[in-house]
Amino acid sequence: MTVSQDTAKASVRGRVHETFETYLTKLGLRQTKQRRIILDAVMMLGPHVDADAIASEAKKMDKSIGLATVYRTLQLMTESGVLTERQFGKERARFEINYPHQEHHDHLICSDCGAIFEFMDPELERLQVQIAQRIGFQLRDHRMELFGNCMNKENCERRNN
Amino acid sequence: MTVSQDTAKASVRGRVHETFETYLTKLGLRQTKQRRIILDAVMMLGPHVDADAIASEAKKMDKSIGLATVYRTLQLMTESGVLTERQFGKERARFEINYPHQEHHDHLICSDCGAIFEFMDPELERLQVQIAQRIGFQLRDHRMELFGNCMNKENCERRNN
DNA sequence: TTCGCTGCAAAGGATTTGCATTCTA
DNA sequence: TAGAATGCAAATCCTTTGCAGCGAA
Repeated sequence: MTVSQDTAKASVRGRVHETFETYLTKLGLRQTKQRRIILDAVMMLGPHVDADAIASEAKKMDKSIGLATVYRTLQLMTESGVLTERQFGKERARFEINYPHQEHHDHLICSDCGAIFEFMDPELERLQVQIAQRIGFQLRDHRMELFGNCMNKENCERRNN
Repeated sequence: MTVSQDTAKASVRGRVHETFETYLTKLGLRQTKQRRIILDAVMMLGPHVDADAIASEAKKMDKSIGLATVYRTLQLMTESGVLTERQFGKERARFEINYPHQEHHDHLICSDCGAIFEFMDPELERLQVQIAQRIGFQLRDHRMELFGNCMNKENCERRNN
């Protein structure tokens, strides 16, 4: 990765922090070391991580951070819009950052290795609006999950053991 | 409802029982009063009911039926294919009968009143296969949920209090 | 008569909450 | 300095499991 790519990434992350901090200020809430660390942890880990993994990552920066704080903070960040909480079946909740200008997307989940792929399909977006209209529904949000087997055998085997 | 409609319904229900009993026999498992009652309870209640509601309904026929038996039985029925288990967000699991010849369907959920509507869209079915192929995924199953507000204000208000 | 099935109570896992203490604004 | 935020432990909620007795085949 080049220096300019690093810089770009850092500035995007900065913008996520800003968004969250603006939200906190607007509500008279406080910025804390824990909140900054937890947000960094989520960005570090990438999409579809659960509270436990985030807590472990956060503890690397500050061992004293508790799981309850992580849960409370993730909820707050979800309310602020910087995070999206996802529920895949009965699994524990997973979280992902809403980076600025990022489009809505859905997921494919491999039944073998648990790998999660993201996809975005404009026709699908259009179709769901159409379906909602047909039924007399004012659409707010949607979720689509495809389950199957990814073709990446190597990847599947690596993850399975 | 006419007599012939009643009769038709009763015979469809009988077929669901048969399917389940065949499954039990094949695995060397036993037919019990509790299992018959629980299956009747689910059919009585209609789609999208949770274990608690099913247990209450079952207790009307036999007060001694325990929640653990209901959970164990619902799991068995799901494995047999006569039931489908659904997970809407973080809610408790819901169950619905797979009546013979019934097609796959998806759901719209009203954010105001919690009402759940079913829909089936052939174009959607086609589209998801196409998306899976594009990504190199062998599709096994899918789930789509639309969230929004139903236009049935009266219904919403009735349910909300 | 054999096991599978049951009800009960206890255990489980993920998430939330109460509370005394700490820290931000 | 007020009151929001934290860490810890205890509490919740839904679901599963262990076990001794019961019942279907």
